[in-house]
Amino acid sequence: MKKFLDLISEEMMNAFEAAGYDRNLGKVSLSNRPDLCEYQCNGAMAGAKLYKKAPIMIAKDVAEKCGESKVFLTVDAVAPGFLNLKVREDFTADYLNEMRAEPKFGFPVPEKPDHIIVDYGGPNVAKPLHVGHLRSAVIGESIKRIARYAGHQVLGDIHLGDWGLQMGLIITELKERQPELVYFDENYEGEYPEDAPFTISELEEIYPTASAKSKEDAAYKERAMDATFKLQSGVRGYRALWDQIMKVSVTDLKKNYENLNVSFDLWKGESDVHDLIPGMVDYLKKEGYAYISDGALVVDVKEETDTKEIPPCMILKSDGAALYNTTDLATIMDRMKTHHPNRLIYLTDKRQELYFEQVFRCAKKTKLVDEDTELLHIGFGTMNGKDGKPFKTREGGVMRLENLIREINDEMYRKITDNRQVDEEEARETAKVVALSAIKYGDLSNQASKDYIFDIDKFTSFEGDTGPYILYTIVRIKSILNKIKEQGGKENAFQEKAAVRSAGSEGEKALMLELAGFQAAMETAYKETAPHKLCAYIYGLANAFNRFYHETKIVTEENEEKKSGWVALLVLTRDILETCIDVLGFAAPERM
RNA sequence: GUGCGUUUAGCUCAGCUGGAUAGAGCGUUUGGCUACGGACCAAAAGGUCGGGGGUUCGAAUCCUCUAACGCACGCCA
Repeated sequence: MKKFLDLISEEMMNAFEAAGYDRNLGKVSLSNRPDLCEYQCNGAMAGAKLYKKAPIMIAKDVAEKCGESKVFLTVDAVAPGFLNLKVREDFTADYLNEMRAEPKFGFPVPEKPDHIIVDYGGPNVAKPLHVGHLRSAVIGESIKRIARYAGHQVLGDIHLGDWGLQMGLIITELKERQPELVYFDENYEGEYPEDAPFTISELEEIYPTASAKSKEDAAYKERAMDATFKLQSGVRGYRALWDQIMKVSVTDLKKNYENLNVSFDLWKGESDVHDLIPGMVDYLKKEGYAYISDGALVVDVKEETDTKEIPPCMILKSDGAALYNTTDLATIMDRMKTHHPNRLIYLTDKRQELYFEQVFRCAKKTKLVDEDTELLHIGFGTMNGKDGKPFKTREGGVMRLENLIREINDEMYRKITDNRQVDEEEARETAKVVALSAIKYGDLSNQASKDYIFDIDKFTSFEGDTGPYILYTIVRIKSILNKIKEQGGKENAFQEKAAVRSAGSEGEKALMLELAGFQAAMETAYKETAPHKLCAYIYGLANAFNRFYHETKIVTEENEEKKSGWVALLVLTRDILETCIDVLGFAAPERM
């Protein structure tokens, strides 16, 4: 299905052509003077120079050609040369009915779907998730879902940090505490136990302890590095113990991400490409891309157009060890081989921008990816507290994600149960759902690249531009529809035959035009990887609905035809809102 | 030092890639409750778009200079 705005533009372009002007001038945009018109076309002013003619004259010529339009109700040429447009109400109603009949409301299926991998999340094994992991998960999940909705093939990869010194530290500390474990017995040849010798909470405590010890005790650090080496060289007991650490940690991570309504298709990590690194390094050397500089193996990634010095991309440290670049490049190589994506999207803190620029250039230059593979880094800003400084606990420490979520759940529970009687269990469940909308909408409604202030009071508010307000609107629609359903009898019958009718009020018309803009909003969100634009769209839609709701008594309407038309409109509004919040990564309850 | 980013109403943010009177929310003020859910709606006040210069019929948007803040600049990730 074509976009609503495109249909209108086409009509206007035809008018330009009919009046003897370039049809490309006929592009229509949303009005920025809603008091005057719904849509506008500024082509007459752009054409003034071209035709050496006063813009108002051109506008008048064009307006004349719109006389008997199936699209426009009015076309006014006004000084200095604007074309102010109002759309016929039956045209809009027909469009909405078509949307209702089509899958995905008529959102077109791409001719050649992109094959995308989104790399987000990026937690470290055996370390708890903290607030710093929130944005990557929330934005990444949404970008993945938007792309999927737009008809593309998308895989989400968590890209675990599961291979470095941290693992050696944990193993060392475990050995310190439980030297008798069979994992440390070099002569042991039997099966290793099925159950892990630690719980997730122990694991989370072990890492910081070990990390602190290694900073003070050189011998301890030595042992940790040795353990890392043994693990990476495949010592059996160490590998088995690593498997246990992974198992316990990943189980816990899955649970935590599930609470965020975030899921990954691939649980790959740094360890997965360990064996690929030597081959890749050989390749880079053999092809002459990599050379030794200051003892380290690097690939130059400078380009002539650079306005600043871009340092080379480092492949191996001077001690021969791999580093982040190495695993990232190997991962790219691996992904190309296994999944053949034409688009790779990375979500990390924006401070890594230069780093990714280097890696991407290196991957292209060394032909680890095809020329037409798009490598995209989306760098997001910091989540700050109300004081404008990075978000911390009251004590000034790093806040665990779990605690943050619990805090917001509790706050939401308090609001829901305030001054009313509700079933405890249901209220808890509802609080969770609404709290998630608060967190996610609060994040996603801001531009990803900017820092933003995480203001619990603001986000959990049911008023204004918030997640709960959107949910409230949806729940309200559901409530009305249920009520009509309960009325039963013949009224249910006409629901099925219901069709959106021409608008009977300004508010209804505004709602209908908002609905007609769905496709454009979703498309923009995909093309610009900009979830915040989808947020802006549903906020506008929710506002339009609430205005309409307020001026229209639906349930008690006697005219059945009118009522059925409204039911159709309500169903469409609900479905579009729910579709949008679903791609944003949250959901609405039945009641709240 | 070099490069990148940010600067819009008291606060938090939009601004459809050059158009009309720069928009929302919160907060403030005012009006609307026998709830199709008032967790809402309607309205008012509030801005020389960091500053200077330029391009243009027309600039928050493009160019240039400048200020403040933030970030990044080979063996961390």
